[in-house]
Amino acid sequence: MPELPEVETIRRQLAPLVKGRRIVTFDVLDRRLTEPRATEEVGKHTVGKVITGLGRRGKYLRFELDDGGTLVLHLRMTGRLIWTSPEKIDEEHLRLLIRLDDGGLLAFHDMRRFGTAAYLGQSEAEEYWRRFGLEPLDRRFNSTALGKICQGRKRPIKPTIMDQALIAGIGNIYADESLFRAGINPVRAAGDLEHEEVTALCSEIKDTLREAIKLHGSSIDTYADTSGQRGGFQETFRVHRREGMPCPQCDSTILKTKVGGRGTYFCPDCQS
DNA sequence: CGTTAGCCCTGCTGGC
DNA sequence: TGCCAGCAGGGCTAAC
Repeated sequence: MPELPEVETIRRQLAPLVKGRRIVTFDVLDRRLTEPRATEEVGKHTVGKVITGLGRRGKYLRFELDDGGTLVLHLRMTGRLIWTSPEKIDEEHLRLLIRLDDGGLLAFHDMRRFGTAAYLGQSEAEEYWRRFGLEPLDRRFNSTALGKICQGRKRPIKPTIMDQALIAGIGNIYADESLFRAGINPVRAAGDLEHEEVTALCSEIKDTLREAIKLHGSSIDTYADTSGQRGGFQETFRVHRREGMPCPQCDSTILKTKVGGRGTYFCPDCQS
């Protein structure tokens, strides 16, 4: 499932291919993609525009357009963005096809149909992005900032670091892996963490995300990069999706539980 | 205000 | 072997 490292992988691959190109067609094959807006409305604002840059905020991909607007895509659970060609288009679960002025084709596939596409006008953008928290790889996300986020919070640390309004981009995989590396039990109240634990967690979040980006993200189910290749980080999972297997540090059995409504994997001995 | 439960959706898994 | 309930989960909304 695309989280920050997967979306960043896609952004890096796609940026040189789309930058400076004009959008020629914007064909939505599944009207649900643009809800609650009409597909025609999103198409009207994107067709004819030049893509001046490709950015990322949290798990959102932003196509910056030459009118100051932004095309925003979110892959949610099973979305895939594939760089393709007319003779190679895969029709399965195809939701959106963007054609560029140099013949480039970008296909949005999404089995579970949770993915979204939206257009933001220049004036709407600022307010739209205001609801998101710190970028975990930004220098401003440090132990002091994480300490402030945790302070006084009774809710478990795992849903706290997954709350996009506090920190943008961490999902279930990287929350589990970062908490294991920091030796913190995911159900601990955020406000109860010791200063050293906050420091450790901050640095493990950054390391985990950076390593995952290097390996082009994690492919568990359907995730693939823009050329359809799987990521490699799932091979290095220490706890996530490893229920019943031995902890790489202490050999104890990895357990699975539910925290904040999400499947959560942890080592009962290494994470206290 | 902070927190949680339910909804959306479809392919796969596990139990009988 | 075949069937089907249940599970997976990001982000939004409603409810407490």
